[in-house]
Amino acid sequence: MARTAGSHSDITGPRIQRAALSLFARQGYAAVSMRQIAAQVGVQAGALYNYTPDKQSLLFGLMRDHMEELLATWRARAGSGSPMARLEDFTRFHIRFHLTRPEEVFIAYMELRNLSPENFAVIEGLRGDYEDALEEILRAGVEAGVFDVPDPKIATLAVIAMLTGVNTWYRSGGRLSLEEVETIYWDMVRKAVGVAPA
Amino acid sequence: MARTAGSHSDITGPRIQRAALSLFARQGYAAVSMRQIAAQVGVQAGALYNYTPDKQSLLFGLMRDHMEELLATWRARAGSGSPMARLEDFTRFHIRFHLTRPEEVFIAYMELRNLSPENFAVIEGLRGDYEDALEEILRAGVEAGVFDVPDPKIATLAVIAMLTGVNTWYRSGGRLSLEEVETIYWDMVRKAVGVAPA
DNA sequence: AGTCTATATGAACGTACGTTCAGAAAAAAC
DNA sequence: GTTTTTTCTGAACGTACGTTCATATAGACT
Repeated sequence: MARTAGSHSDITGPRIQRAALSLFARQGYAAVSMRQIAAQVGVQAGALYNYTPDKQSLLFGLMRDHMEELLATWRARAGSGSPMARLEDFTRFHIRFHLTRPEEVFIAYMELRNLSPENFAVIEGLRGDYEDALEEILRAGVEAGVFDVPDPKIATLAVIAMLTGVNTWYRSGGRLSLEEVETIYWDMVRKAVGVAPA
Repeated sequence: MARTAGSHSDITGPRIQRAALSLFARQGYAAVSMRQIAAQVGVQAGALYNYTPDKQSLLFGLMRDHMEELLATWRARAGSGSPMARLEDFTRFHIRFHLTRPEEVFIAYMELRNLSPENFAVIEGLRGDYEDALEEILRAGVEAGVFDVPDPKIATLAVIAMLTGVNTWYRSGGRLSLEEVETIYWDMVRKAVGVAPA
């Protein structure tokens, strides 16, 4: 029986997901056709509709799965140490998670405007949940007197923007290891939100 | 005489440029048709080709003009004070310039992959020139002992990513003025690249 | 008024799109 | 080995795309 149910819990064939992922990342959602995705899987275009109701659900599924895995992985890892230790852990986690999934990250940032309004709201909600995790750490650090940020919400967005920026230049096999990149960025984050030097 | 020459110095009608700018920013290059742009100008699609050789040149012209204005404006403003003063000036300039041109900035970041290889190289070159301006400031500060960054190139990219991130959340008329935003980010930049507190 | 030049129209060209569906093929169940 | 279920093909539908061009319009110059 062909699958035609609502989009939220659809299971799309993994090979189709992977094909869509790499094509959307390389060419952009609007520039990729269902026939291209089908060709990459080795099938005719019509066959895709046994696994996904439409092209939009394919995009939404990729983004939702990525954001949910990001959140679940962080929540499973987040500890209850000092704000400083939790911030370091968040920083290293964020860089490592994002650098190991460059295609998913690229799509999650670039294709937001190609989501339907309802799907957009879902992804934005998940993104907000993730931002809240960092904001809570910063607020705890301010309360404890170890961080000095005038506006934790803005500092959250600034830190995340800085960290996610790694994806625009890092190439594995380059002159810096993942560990070194983590440490360089952690130095900057620590100083940026820490109590002022002078 | 219709304009059909090479793309570099074409002058595209300003009304067409503005229409393309707002449509590309809102829907993305691939999702906007020449007929939509023409409709926004109040003309039939064929008339656009009196002003631009093709759709690609329209995109490239927008991005090139934006990057060249960014560079020219900075170069006209950049002073020769202390590294700290120059960094503060760069920070405030970058935020102000980008926040007052949200559509151009959005396109310049999101539509890179829709440029032809030759056009992409041009835009990347201009972006590199701009990054070099900040990197030079950081290197001067390291040499003077007022900045502490292990890798000026990476610090450059990190700072620019952080600053450009403002565009994702700032809305004029919100609770923070442009001046306040500048100051908050300058605090973080100054601390992030400054000599360590402890 | 008449000529020339710049700009616009509107139809057309060939191609590609997302999606549907009857029927063929293949796999699973018995 | 036959039936039943699942999956795929291949053609088709209607629509839209970027671009071209013969023709019409309108303004500028003499």
